[in-house]
Amino acid sequence: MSVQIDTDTEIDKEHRGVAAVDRAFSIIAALESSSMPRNLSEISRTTGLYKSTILRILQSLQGAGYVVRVEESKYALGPTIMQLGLAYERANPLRHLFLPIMQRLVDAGSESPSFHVRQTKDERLCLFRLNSNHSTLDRVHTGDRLPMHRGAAGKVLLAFDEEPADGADMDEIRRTFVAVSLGERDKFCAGVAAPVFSQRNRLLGALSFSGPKERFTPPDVEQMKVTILAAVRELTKELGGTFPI
Amino acid sequence: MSVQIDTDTEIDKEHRGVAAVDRAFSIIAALESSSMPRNLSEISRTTGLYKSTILRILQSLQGAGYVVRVEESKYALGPTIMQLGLAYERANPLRHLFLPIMQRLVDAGSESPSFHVRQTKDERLCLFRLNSNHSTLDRVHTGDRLPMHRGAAGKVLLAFDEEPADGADMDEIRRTFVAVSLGERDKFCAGVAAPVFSQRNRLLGALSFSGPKERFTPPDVEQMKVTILAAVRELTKELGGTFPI
DNA sequence: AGACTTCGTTCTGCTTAACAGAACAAGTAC
DNA sequence: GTACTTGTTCTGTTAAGCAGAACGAAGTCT
Repeated sequence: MSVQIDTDTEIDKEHRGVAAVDRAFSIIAALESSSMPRNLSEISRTTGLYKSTILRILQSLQGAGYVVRVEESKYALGPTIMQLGLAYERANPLRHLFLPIMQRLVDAGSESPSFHVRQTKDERLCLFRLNSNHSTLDRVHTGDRLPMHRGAAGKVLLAFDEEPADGADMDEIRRTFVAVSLGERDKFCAGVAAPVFSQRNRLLGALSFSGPKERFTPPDVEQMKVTILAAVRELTKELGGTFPI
Repeated sequence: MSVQIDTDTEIDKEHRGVAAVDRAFSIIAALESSSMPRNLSEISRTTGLYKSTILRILQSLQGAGYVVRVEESKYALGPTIMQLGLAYERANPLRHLFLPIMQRLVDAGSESPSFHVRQTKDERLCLFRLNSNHSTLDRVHTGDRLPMHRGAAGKVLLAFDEEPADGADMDEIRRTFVAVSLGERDKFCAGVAAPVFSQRNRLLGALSFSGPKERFTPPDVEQMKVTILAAVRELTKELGGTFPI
């Protein structure tokens, strides 16, 4: 039996953090989504917050350097963002593991490899992306946010999440450890994806090959499945995990 | 006469943001300063916050992807940090202006150029750094935090701040638009710095040459002053400002 | 010139968010 | 068995911080 739950209550129940901190992040997100500095009223419209509320939070954001005030009345991401980005890169060894293996796949003629992690309930984040050596590419970049419910990598993340999704297609992915999507995220593109695990079989993310659909014939896809499973086994082993098959 | 002011009150008076947001940033800073994931008790010791307070804020930080929980009980910077870092780079055109000009200086045989901005009251942040072609270098990297009150770049930032610092040495910097430091930040290093302005003569940051002290003889320093003033004039012009001299 | 709209800034009463701190269970070391 | 440290949960109290109004300045339109 399905119980009707108010969305706010549901979000509040499953994630009881600190509202003011959430508001601060929504302000940062508003600035992130615009490549131009934004003024107070634009931030208010984007976030739905009152200007006085925003101003007070901006005091903290500016004080910590997350946001800077430019042109007297506009706001933009500040130098602390860059600082944190560099700290993240320094602390995050994944790129040193993933990029050499992804480069080797490219050198061997693969489609464009990407690595994705779950970002929110409905979105995934492309952490790493290399372009293949083929003459045509699908348009995905490091840092892109992509839908969870469409695309091979999204399906993999859903299938192996801590709370795995239900469904016959999800069961099939869990059985074969591979997902295929033909024209889901974009009708001209296709992808093959498989999970990367870390210690204790915990899902780290999804490695995928993607590119223009015409290069994903059934024999191509079968070969990609073999190649990507070998790669995710190697990555999982390097990460201290044991790939389940 | 010096008036004794409680630091907390002073900070609170000059920066009345949102305490919970400030706490969240102190947690992020605790994670940033460690290259290894940290557990709850370490974060508590570093920030001085209670564990229950930290846990609640971590709910928000994890929910937004700023922090991830790893190894069951440790916390690290999360993928949103990377995402924001990339957004900052995309939105920030400065690097496309500064790096070519800095590279040209290096090619012409300059000491290592860096660009610094004020980060907090007492610290500056190195936004860009290129190494010179000389055989010895001083150890400064992009992303480093450095003291405001020592080093040529720090002096420049203080001299031309919106609320400029007092003092005869500050007056001299404001007159000549150049600061020199010999062995201040580090006894083996020296630097020459000058301000970069943007529109409306607003200080953007400080460009500096720095390196081992033995290459900063009086004739060297005089030549560097000429070179760096030419560079900051060019940068300021490109930024829509007019260099005052 | 006047009216109108939109902006940034400041202020304040009220409500509940969120904090401080305790309590508890589990794991580790001696 | 005892002591210590950890992560987790709970709750009474208080003041943090929010919603919303008010204000002055600037820009636009007629």
